[in-house]
Amino acid sequence: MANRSYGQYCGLALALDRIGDRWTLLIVRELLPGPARFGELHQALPGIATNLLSRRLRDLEEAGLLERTTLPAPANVPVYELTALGRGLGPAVREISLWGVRFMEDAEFRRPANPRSMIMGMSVLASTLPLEGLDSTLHLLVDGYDISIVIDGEKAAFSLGAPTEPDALIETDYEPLVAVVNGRATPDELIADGQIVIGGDADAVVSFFELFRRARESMTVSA
Amino acid sequence: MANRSYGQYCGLALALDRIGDRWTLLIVRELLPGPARFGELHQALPGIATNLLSRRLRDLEEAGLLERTTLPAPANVPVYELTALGRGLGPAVREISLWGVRFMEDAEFRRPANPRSMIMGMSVLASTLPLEGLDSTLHLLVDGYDISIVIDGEKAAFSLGAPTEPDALIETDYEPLVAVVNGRATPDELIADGQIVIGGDADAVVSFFELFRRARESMTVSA
DNA sequence: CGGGATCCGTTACGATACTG
DNA sequence: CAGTATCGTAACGGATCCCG
Repeated sequence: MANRSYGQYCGLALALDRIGDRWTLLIVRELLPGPARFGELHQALPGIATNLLSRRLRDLEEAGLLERTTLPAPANVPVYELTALGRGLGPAVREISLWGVRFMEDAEFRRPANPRSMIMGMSVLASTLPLEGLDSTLHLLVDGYDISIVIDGEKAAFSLGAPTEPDALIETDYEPLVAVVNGRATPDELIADGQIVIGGDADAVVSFFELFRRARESMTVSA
Repeated sequence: MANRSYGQYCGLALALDRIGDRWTLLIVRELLPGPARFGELHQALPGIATNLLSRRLRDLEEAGLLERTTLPAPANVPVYELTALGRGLGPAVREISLWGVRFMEDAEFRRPANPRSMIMGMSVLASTLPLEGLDSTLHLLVDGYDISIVIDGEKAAFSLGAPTEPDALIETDYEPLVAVVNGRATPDELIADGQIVIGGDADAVVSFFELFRRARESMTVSA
């Protein structure tokens, strides 16, 4: 389809001529937080064939959405990095994701392919609402991956890696976390039976779960 | 692909499982302004095969994005209409289009498939900027299609059909209009050689072209 | 005539194997 | 590790035919 254009003089059609192929937008998603290597992309995209991945990367490079560069020494490894044009897809990816998160509830459970997609999912949810009254720095440890969450009363920032001075630590696995985020389980019951282990400031922990309770609330209204 | 799921627990992937197929999002675009018949869709989508269109419509119906209904008497014709879930794609379609309009400049010229896509393109462009100081109601007659544009100092509203009390009339064809919107030609020169014919309040006409000049300006900055 | 369904050649995708 | 090559399968595209 990369070569199979819709031939329509329309912003949407011209965009889809470039990003409408299967896998393409997921590749962009993986690259949005920063450059990645071929192997990382292959691992993050469940079951994409290597030939297809390399073809998509070449198409995206020709379309000017990404560049194949080499990390500075001593790394010296080839990576794929979005150009300004590619990064410009951020808002579009966000809106599509926001529309899509409502299906997570009904989806037969699957674990996120990687912590990045988990971060993106939570960010997208959190970005929909004001966060007055919530203020804390959290260390989320999901299935061994460190995630840092900084809520500053206005917005919540999610990133890979452990925060320096967390108010609280939340240690759990994908499944219970997703259940809570979706509202299929309450934090209290999962904490009680040990599926979620918390430490540090109890109020900070509460504010984390409160965030997603609000997000769900605002979604059911607008949907 | 409708059945070929990415299997990723991620908002973007779940969304693309539903709208990632070829043609699907263009069908949604056509239905966003209102219900349409099978034949209208077939005509609006350049060269989609009828079997593919009917399959997409069935998939979209099963996914709950649209409904097949019958217009009230005396029309009594079957139409396809977006559900609330389908209309929820509006912001996503808008963001993708906004990313895509930048390619209209370089695209080898093609005429819009239909006035609706032209309206969407102009709406998307106009929605990016504040419109202080611009205030007018315009009757745009493009290639025989009536388009109404109401600019109220805050936003510009585009719709099919002629306005009741236009301040001005702009009569032209797709090509010169697109050239002006893209900045490849100035309104003055096209008015001078008769490719654009104007009538009514000259200030209102100027405000229309000024709108797109501002839109282009804001795009080159943010891009 | 509008609204599809059927058939068939072509293209894209997916899995595995293989190479620099 | 980072891809390329090969090949079977599924989806797409165009035309034609069917049915109310």
